Amino acid sequence: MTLAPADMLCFALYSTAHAMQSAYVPLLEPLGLTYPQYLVLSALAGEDGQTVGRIATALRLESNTLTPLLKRMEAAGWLSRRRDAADERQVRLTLTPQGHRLADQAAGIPAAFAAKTGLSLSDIHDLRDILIDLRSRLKPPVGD
Amino acid sequence: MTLAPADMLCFALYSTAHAMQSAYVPLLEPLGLTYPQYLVLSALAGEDGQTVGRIATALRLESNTLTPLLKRMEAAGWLSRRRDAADERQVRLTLTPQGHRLADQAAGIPAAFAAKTGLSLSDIHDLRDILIDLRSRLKPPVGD
DNA sequence: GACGATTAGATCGTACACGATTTTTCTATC
DNA sequence: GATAGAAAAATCGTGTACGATCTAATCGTC
Repeated sequence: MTLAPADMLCFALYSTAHAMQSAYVPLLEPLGLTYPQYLVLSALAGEDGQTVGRIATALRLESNTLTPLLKRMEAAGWLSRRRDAADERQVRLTLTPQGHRLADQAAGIPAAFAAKTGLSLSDIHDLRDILIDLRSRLKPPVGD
Repeated sequence: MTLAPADMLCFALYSTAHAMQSAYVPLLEPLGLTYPQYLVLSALAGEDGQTVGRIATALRLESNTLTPLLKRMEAAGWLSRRRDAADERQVRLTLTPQGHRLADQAAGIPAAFAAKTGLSLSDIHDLRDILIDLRSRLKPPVGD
């Protein structure tokens, strides 16, 4: 007998991830950011000047996803993409002043999202850690 | 201070959903299915002859996502798309014999996936229910 | 039974996501 | 210091996702 999507863990994960992105739209739209762009911005706010590859490892994305996304963020004036002088294969990403300001504005978003869930901080952390555990079972991190 | 993606619940959800889809590839590729196509197939295996709108509600997708996906599945010979005689606005989806055979082959996939996670059945159900709870907090189901 | 409002899908445009391949640069070893 | 192999991004093609809009069919009300 075929299991219905409604009963599948995978579908719960898939549909909840969509619901999460959808819940982020009203938080990100005023800033002009998409959800993956918000992740890149947050990663660079924590450590500026990272390479594309380092961001790719952190966000578990490929260069073929990031390159066009980063070009859009560069076109929006939030970051610069420059080849590393010491190793010209690498591209370093640096936030512009506007990018830093945007990151400051975005800093309150996780709290706003947490409020939307109606969950306690400890429930949020527990769920996060359960998901990270499942993720590591499915796809162990590469470099990093 | 900006929270790093690695510490965010939303990123745990986002990246674990990607890891899940990636873990499904070796299970689905031999059948020629993508992950959302697998969901449609499973939904129709449980109840054949559903409308596009009913599948959309069940999978929480929009018609603009489903229409091209369903056309690809029709082109692959797995289902037929026919206007309902009683209400020509609706399109009914019916599995072909090949579609039924494919669904039979796909019926073992959830168990194979569960094995990949290394989690117990009860852990899987618990996590599924936690995710469904979060999903309903973020985006209550519409029709259904 | 006409006609405005609603509903169901489809179409269009934009933005991910990723497999496969390509280009450029660097490194290792001779 | 030439060169094979490795590494980092970029490019290309396909398949989701979804907001906005469009079209065709049905429903509600008079």
